[in-house]
Amino acid sequence: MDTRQRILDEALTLFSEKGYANVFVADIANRVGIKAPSLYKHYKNKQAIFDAIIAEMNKRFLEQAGALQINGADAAADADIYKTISEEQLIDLGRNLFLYFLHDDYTRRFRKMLTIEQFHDASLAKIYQKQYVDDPLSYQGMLFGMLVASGILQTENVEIMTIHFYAPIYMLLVMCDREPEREQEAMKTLEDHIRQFNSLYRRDEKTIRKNRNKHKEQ
Amino acid sequence: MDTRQRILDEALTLFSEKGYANVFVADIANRVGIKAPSLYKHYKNKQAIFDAIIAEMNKRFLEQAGALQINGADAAADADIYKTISEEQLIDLGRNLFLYFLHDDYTRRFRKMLTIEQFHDASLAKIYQKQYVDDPLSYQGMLFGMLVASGILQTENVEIMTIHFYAPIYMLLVMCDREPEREQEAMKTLEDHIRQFNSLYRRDEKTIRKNRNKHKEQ
DNA sequence: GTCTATAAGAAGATAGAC
DNA sequence: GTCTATCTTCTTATAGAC
Repeated sequence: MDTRQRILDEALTLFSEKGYANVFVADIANRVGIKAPSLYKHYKNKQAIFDAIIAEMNKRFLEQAGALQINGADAAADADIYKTISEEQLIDLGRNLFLYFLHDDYTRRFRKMLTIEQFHDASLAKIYQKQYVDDPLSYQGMLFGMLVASGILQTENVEIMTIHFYAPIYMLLVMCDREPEREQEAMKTLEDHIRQFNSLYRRDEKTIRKNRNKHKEQ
Repeated sequence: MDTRQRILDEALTLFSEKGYANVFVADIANRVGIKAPSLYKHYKNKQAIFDAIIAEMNKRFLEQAGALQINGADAAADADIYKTISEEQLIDLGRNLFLYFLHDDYTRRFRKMLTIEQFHDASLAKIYQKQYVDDPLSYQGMLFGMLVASGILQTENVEIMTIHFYAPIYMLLVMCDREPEREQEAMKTLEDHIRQFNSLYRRDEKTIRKNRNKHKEQ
């Protein structure tokens, strides 16, 4: 990785742990293995480093959104995939979403940085909200819309159903950001949550409830 | 209010908006109406102001927890109150919880400050998690336990049911912290969420579903 | 308890050699 | 592109008069 990129990487790590104001240019330079003045050959000042991180993340998010939309556009194919989704597949869906957000290094550091800096300016709050709340709800909502349309799930309000699926995942995620030692507990709760979600929203409730115990054999 | 207390109050306001490191002792003094050096007659240094805020909040939380426990101890009386809880009363319950957390000035500023400072040290993360996640879940869980016991609500897992009730409220709360202009949208979503929660967990689902539309006449 | 003056030190940023 | 030396500014905190 070139120096310019390494500066962003080390800065993001530090910003996500201590916040912008508590990170000194010398700290960043130190981790990169250069002296502070050298860093100014790569970026005009400290703020420019922060801005570059935001810019790079916006770029990554756009790529990601693009990828999601390609899936979403081919609704017929997606509907086929999810037409027979089982409880275990639903759990996998939630677990993958959770673990990706929690363990993807860039996503995790970026979310923590935004958590700390979100009140510093409204544009940062908007980025946080879009990336970790609005967009996941929108994507999951599209998915659940298909599941309702194909008769797997049943609800009068897909939007609320999606919140019932995602809000617990979000709450467990930010819990693990602040208390990483509770990740195992979170995984257990996550699984229980999705089983109960499935039981509440499956079309044929009686059958599902009867099946639930025999599904779980771990 | 005496100067010592006013310093804490203005400091909390500033810390909750800009974070500890971006607030200067002179800013706090300025808002109190004194000069920075005078402030050192009241507190040893800047950190002591922060610590005093945490200490005062811990005191308030203990009082609050005490009050809750008094209610919780008299389970018979509480059970009577909630034995006939209607959908509208459940909505009130959620709305009150939400609005108290969102609008109570001290609670709101303190939560925002902890949001910003939570990664700075593990004890702050623990306070946040206890106050805004674990304790509400524990209190609501106790309540829902009674509702299940008295046959109003139905579930195999009260803990998950409680998360299904509270996690959306939490998610909407932190959304309003960062985007206050979305409060009305949040209130609408909150109400829809609780109606659907009620419909999912009420014992006699068929009756509830039929009643749901006529309840709503606004 | 409040002030003015000021010390002490930290941190961002630049100059200029290599 | 990296370094050392240095400037400048900002911020905490103290000294000592009133």
